[in-house]
Amino acid sequence: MPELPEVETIRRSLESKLLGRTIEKVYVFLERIVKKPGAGEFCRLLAGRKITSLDRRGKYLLVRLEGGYTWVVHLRMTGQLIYAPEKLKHRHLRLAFLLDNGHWLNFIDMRTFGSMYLLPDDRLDEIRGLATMGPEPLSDRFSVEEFYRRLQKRKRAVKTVLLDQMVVAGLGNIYADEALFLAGIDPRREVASLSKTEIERLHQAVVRALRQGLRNRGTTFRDYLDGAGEKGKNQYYLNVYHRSGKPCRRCGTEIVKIRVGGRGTSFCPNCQK
DNA sequence: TGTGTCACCTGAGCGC
DNA sequence: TGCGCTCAGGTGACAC
Repeated sequence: MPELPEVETIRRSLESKLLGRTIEKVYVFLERIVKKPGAGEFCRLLAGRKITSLDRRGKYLLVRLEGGYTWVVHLRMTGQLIYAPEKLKHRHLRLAFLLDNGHWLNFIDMRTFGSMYLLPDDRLDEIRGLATMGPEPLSDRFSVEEFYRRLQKRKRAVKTVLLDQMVVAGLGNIYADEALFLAGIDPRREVASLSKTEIERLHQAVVRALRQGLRNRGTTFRDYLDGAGEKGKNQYYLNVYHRSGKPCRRCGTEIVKIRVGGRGTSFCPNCQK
C-alpha cells in the first residue's frame, strides 16, 4: 500500500531516470485508469512532451511536463511504476510509456484502483483529493499548532482522522497505526478527548513514523516496489502493523487487531491508552 | 458540514 | 483438489 514514504521513494528512484526524457508513445491497456482527460486525449497530449521535474504531494506523484502540463499518478492500493529497458510482460500491466532513450515506464496495477490525470498546471485543483489536501507532514507547514487546529474540529476516532488526507497528507493504514503506537494513544480514542500534550506527542510520532519509513525505503508486504522494482525494508521495523498476535516490542503484551472506522487496526492494549 | 457506509477490484488464505 | 467465502484498503459517491 503506497503511502507517503513509498511514493517519495518511488519519486526519488525515478527522478534521475526520467528528468529530461521525452515521452515518445503511450499505450493504455485499461482505459478506466485514466480519469482526465479521456484515454485517447491522454495519449495524444502526453506523447512528445519532455519531463521537467518529478514532485510529490501526499500520495500523488506529479510529473511536470513542458508546455505547462502535469501528469498526475495515484497508485492507490497496488499500483507500481517500474522503469525498465523493456515493456514488461506482466498480466497486470495497465499502461506503458516509451521514452526517447528506448526505455519504458511500466504501470502495473493488480487491483486496478490506480488513477492518472493529465491537466494544465492551472487546472490541477480539478483533482479534488489534491485540491483539499492537508499539509505535508515532513514540511515546515506541518506545525503542532496547525495539527492541533485541524484536529480540534473533529469528533471521530483519532485513527480515522489520521487517515483523512484533509487533516494531514500521505498517511495510510500502516503509518497511522505506527504513529499511534509511538505516541502511546489508543486508536479508538475520540480526537476531542486528546489533551494538548497528547496531540503534541502524536504530531511528533507522525513525523517519526514517516521518516523511519522513508529511511527504510518504504514498507513491502506484497505489492509495493520502488521505481527500480526493489522492495522496501520498513516491514522489519514496524511495531504494530501486521503484527497482531505477536508480542509488543516494548512491553511483551500481545498486539491485537480490531476495526476502527472500517479499517483493520493493530495496537498494543498496554502501551496505548 | 460532518459522519458513516458502500463500491470499486483481484488475489491470498482459509474452511469444508 | 476445488469451490466459495472473507479479507486486504484509498478514495469518491452517496445518504443521513
